[in-house]
Amino acid sequence: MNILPESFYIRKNVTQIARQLLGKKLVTNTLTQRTSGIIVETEAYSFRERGCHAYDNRMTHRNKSMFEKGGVAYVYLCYGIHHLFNVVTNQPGMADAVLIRALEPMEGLEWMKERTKTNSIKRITSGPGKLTKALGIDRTFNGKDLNSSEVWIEEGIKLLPRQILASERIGIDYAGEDALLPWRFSIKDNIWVSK
DNA sequence: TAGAGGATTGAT
DNA sequence: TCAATCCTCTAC
Repeated sequence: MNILPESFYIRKNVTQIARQLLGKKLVTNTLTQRTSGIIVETEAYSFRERGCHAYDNRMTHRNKSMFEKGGVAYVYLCYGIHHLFNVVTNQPGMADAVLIRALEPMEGLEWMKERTKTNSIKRITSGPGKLTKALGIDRTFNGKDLNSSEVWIEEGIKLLPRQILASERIGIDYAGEDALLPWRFSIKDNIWVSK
């Protein structure tokens, strides 16, 4: 086990961090049960662009953990149904974050099935709202340090640059031309990437 | 304090 | 294509 240090998160280039998170392993450890998966899809968000909740340094009750130091979680409820998990990056006051959009399941498959009430692991973590449910992530994780006993990210698999795909982010039409930024990153040909 | 809408998902 | 579902944010 090799947990990513705080210095990995406290950097300015959020798209570089989003790329480098591909292949890393996200782990949750709740109720003494461990579940984990390899990150296969991410999206970068920055206070400098319109797709971000913290655009133009707008701080609200919901997004204030984005303004904390890199290396904590930003979790919020989307559409009243799904929890979305982000990794906060950059220095305090610089509200950047990386949304984790899909995982390839590794440990705790039985627990994932129980949490999501399904019998098949097919596509069980291939979407931002689904992976949080499978890993037991909810808003109590908001603001948590990514080096706590309940959630962390560790080294996973090595990737070659040509295995990484960049494309437009999903579901942010309201962001105008910022919606066209190629800030979504995924592992090429990985079946766990969201549809 | 009311009203609109969302970084999604799964069923039709 | 559409509903589920509820919290957040904005405007009044």
